[in-house]
This record gives sequence, C-alpha cells and structure tokens, in this order.
Amino acid sequence: LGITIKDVAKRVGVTPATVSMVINNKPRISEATRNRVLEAIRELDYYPHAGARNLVLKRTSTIGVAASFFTYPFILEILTGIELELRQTEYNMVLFGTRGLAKTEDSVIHSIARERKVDGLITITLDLKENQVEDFRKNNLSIVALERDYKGVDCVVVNNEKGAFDATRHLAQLGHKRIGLVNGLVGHPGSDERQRGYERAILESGLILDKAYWRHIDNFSRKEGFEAAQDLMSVSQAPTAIFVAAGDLAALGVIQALGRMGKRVPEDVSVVGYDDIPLSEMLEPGLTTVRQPMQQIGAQAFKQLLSSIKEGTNHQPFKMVYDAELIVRQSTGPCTH
Amino acid sequence: LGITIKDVAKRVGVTPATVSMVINNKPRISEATRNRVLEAIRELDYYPHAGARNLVLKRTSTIGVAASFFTYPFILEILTGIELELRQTEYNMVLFGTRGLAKTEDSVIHSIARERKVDGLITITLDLKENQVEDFRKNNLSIVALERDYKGVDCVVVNNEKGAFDATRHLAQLGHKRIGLVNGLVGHPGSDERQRGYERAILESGLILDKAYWRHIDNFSRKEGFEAAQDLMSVSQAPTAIFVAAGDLAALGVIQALGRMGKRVPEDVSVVGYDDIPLSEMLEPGLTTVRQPMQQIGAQAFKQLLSSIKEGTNHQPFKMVYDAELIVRQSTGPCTH
DNA sequence: CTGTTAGCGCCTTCAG
DNA sequence: CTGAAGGCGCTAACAG
Repeated sequence: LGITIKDVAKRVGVTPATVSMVINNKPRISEATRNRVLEAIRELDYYPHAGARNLVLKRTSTIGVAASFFTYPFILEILTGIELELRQTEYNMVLFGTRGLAKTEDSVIHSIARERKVDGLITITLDLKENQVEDFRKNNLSIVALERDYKGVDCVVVNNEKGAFDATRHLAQLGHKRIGLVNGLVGHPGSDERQRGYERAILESGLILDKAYWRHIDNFSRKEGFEAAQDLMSVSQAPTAIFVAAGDLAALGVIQALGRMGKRVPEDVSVVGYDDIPLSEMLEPGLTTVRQPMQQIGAQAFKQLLSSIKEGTNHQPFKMVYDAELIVRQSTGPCTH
Repeated sequence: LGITIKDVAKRVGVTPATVSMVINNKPRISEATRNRVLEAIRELDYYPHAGARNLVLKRTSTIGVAASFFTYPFILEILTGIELELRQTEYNMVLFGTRGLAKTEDSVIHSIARERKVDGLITITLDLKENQVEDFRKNNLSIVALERDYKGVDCVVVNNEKGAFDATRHLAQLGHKRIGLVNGLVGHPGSDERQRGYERAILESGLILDKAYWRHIDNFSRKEGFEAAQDLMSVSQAPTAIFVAAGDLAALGVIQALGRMGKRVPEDVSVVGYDDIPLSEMLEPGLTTVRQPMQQIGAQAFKQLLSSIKEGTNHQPFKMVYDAELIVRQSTGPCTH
C-alpha cells in the first residue's frame, strides 16, 4: 500500500539509484534499461513520494501566501494571479490567514520561517517586523512583500500616490470644490500614500485642504464606509464628491448611505472608489474607481519569488511598481451646485 | 544554517532520541534532562523540520481543497469555514484549482492521490469519477465531498430540493402565477435537485409547469444571469417572478437586466436568488435568497475529514445534510398583475 | 553505464 | 531513564 522506488527497482532488477536517475532524466542511462524502468513505473503506477524527495533536495516545492483575510476581493484577485503562474510550475501554495491579529501573525510568520514548510512566502498587505524579515533571511527563505515596501525585501507595489492623485483631480476637473476623503488609518503605508496624492491634487487644483472632509476607517468594509458617509454628509457645507480611497467595498457602503439619505449618485454626489474589484463594474451605477492590476501583481510576485528561490536570497532587492489606473464609470459626474 | 535535533542534543549532551522524546512529550524522561533540553531548544530557537517528521510519521499534516475556481463567493465562504477549524489544529491547507477543465481536473486529482502531498482532500462541487475515488481508497487517503453525494464517500450536502421548494412556494404565496426559473445545467446533481423542488412547489401551488419559463446556465455568472433574464422577459406572457436557482451572482445579473428593461424589483418582477453570498444583503434592494450555511459546511467537512484521517478510510460512509433556509429581503413582493 | 554507500532530519524499537 | 541502531523514500557522490 504505497509503492516506492524500491518496488520499481526490484521489479526491473536494478537499484533504486538507477530508477531515480530515470525519473530525473539524468543522462547516463542506456535506452534499454531506461525503457524497462519506464515500463515498470507504468505497470506499477508508481509516483515518487513528494515529501521524501523534498527532504533530500532541501526544498518543499511549496510557497506560502500570508494575508490577514482571504475573503476580501482585492486579496482574492491577487491570489488568482499567483495561482495562474503557479499552475505552470510544480509548486503548490498554502495559505496562512492571520485574521488581523498581531499575535497570530507573529507566531504564524515565525513558524513558517522555522518549520520550513515552504520555500518562500508572499505577504499581502502585512506589516512585517524587522526580526521577522531577519528570521527569513537567516533561514535562507525568500520573501516577496505585496503592497508594502520594506528595505532589503523584494516587493511589488502600486503607485498609490498617483492613483489617488488622478482620482481626486478627476473630481476637481468635474467642478467639485468640496471633495470628501474616506481613507484607511493614518500611519498605514498605503493609506498615507493615497492621502498625499489626494492632498496634492486638491492643492494643484486650487482648492483648499479641510480636515472636516476626511474620515479614516480600519477594515475597508462596506459597513464602515456606510457610517463614514453618514458622518461626512452631516457637516455643514457637505461635500459634493467623495473619494473612497479605502476600497470599493467601502465605496459601496458610501453609495448606499447616500441613497438612504435621499442623495442620488452621481447627480447629487459623485463617488470614486479604489481597487476595481469585480463587483465594481456590476453595480448600478458602475463605480468610477482606481484600478490596481491585481492579477498582474500576483503573477509578478510569484515570478519574482521563484527567481529569488532559485538564485538565493542574496540578491539586490527587487522592486516592481505598477501604475494604478483611473477607470471612469457612471458614479461620477459634473458638480451641480 | 538550519539547526537540527542533533544540534540540540549535542548542546545538552544527550542523543537525538532523547530530544525527540521531549519534543513529543513521551513520558520516560527525567524532569531534569527534560528541562535542560527545553532550555536548549529555546536558546537555539529550534523548530522540528516538518518535512522530516512527516516522512517518518507517514503523514503530511496537510489537507487539500479542490474546486474549479476559488473566486466564486460561495466557494470562498466554504473555504473560510474550513480555515476556521483548521486553525485550531496543526494542519495546513493547500488549494487545487481545476479551472473547470476536465483534463486538468483528472490529472490534478490523480497526482494528489499519488504523490501523497496531503493526508486528505475536500472537494467542492467537483464531479469525481469512479476510478478517482478508487485511487484515493487504494492509497488510504481520506476524502470528503461537498455538494455531491457519491456512494461510499463521506459527504456534506444541502437539502437543495427543499431550498428550491421553499423559494418557489414563497413566490407562489405572494400571488405569482408565472414563475421563471434560471437554473444550472440539466444533469448536474445540485441543479436537478433544485429543479425538482421548484417543480413540486409549482404543482402543489396549483400552478402549471411551463418550460418556456426555464433557462439553464453554465457558470453561475452574473453575465449569464443577465442574458437569461433578457431572454426570459421577451416571451409572451412574461413571468412576474424569477427564481434564480443558479446562485446570487446570476440573480444580480437578472436584476440588472430587469433594470435595463425598465422593470422595477420587486414592484414589477420579484427575484429570489440562491446561496446568500455576502453581497446579497449589501444590494439595494436586499436580495431574497436561499441561504446555504456555507461556513458550517466547510467546518463540518474539515472535522469529518480529520476523523476520517485518524480512524482510517474503512468506516461507514458519513453523510451530513444541512437544511437550506429562505431569507426574505426586499427583492420579492406581492404580484401586482 | 550501473551499483554501492551515505545521508537528508526525524522517530521508534530495543537494549542497557 | 537514556543511548544505539535502524529506517521512512529518495538522491548525490563515488566507485566499479
């Protein structure tokens, strides 16, 4: 029950080593024995034991993908991109969900590094600590960070500053003067970049920065977006447009809150989202948003990880920056006030 | 670079065997040496090499999850349920996406069975062939099928017949006489069950079955739902209600098509979906739909797989049936015709 | 061209 | 209570 290389060897009358060489296409095997081995393999329906092979080869043919949650569409799209590339190789992927808990994240990352269950790791929107990066380096494990730019770590990121700038300028060009912002928490790398893009666009458009129009949310959820919009629209001189830098799901919440308040999109208030998740084009009105090339990011990350695994972890840190692209749909229109 | 059990042993002045016993909490070790070993482990920050351990223990501590696509929300929710349980254990999970291609599905399943990279497999909405099941059995690998009921295979399913019945009867009770059906392809187990539930409700409500009101789609996608609705509403005596048994995403497509045609939901046409994906309650109007307890299904599947792995594959086939539950929201209303 | 030997890192007898 | 020996299934060197 579970046939091994020995069984094959015995059947053909050679040693396991010979069979091994046939399997791995090593040259110095005569056609004759090669064929006999191949035949025996077929007859016995033999498959090499992946684990045993990995042990001696000192690799696992597995990569890890770590993220806080895998249910957010943005993460899923990246996952899809990874999988598309992965499928071309002999690699498998195992998922590590940290559930947003710092503790589990710490222990998860640490045990990944030490138990050597994977050859490399892709992190998505995860805040690595210095010593965690060090853990990986010590163990010669490759790592690629997505949406985060650590010094000395390979990464694939999006130009968030430009994406946010384009979105905000788009609203300004439509004549909006009071442009609200729903963003992630202050201090988070991606959020801060988007904040800068927003501010630059506001200033370059000759408008004034007003914190009263800014809201910060934690989980990029629809619910938070809903609440932020309610809050935002209750200030005197409410905004006529809202840039929801905290993702399309939150933007959906904003739109729903506006609807609940009797405001129409885009006639009364324009809304721009961020990410361009599949849902966004399904909505009515279609959501104007900043597209991140998520599948490409995932695919690129995997390619980079692979080459890092092959070439070892002592290479120049690799950094790939993708441009975010403004996709104009029906949720934005000229200012009517 | 990569410290092993030997390093620990050497440091303490014992043999690897002793260290191994400490790690695995075997009894016959004196407190004194146990503590010294434990301390050395901490000092050296030693972690057992998962692969090596698995090799000798003849297990992988990994389960596989196979599905055609992981981007469909329904599948994701199940995945979340699995992960919730998995996290309590030492198991990891690796994903196998078959992309809906019969060929890749075949080879993927076969190699999973033979390379023994996993201790067991959960399949989601996958059509296993007789010989594939046999492959697993031969290798003593556990398997749990979700949304499919194979003889001799553990499974977790939903009572689709009842779910579809409830949904259809709900529409009939609202006074609808012409109730359209958008379902999966004929011959697929789940779709056929839903078809039966629909037909039974129609007949028990004193209505008549009319194939002109049925459409069948392949991928449960929004796009297909959109097209099906356009098609369905163009027949003479168009339906006043549509039961979209082919999932909530397709139901969204139906609603959008209706909107494009100037029909209002639920005033002109009522719509019921299937699954209750997270999106469904976010929509306006909220989607009336048949909820499948997806996370529970996933969690239950994992528990069952675990016990099957422990107890061996020679047990009475386990079968768990969950009830689907009708969730009434705002997309259904009384017939006004 | 093929067999022999050794070892990947760990665990489980079996002695002592 | 602990050390020694053997082996999980495979591959890489070195002989022959």
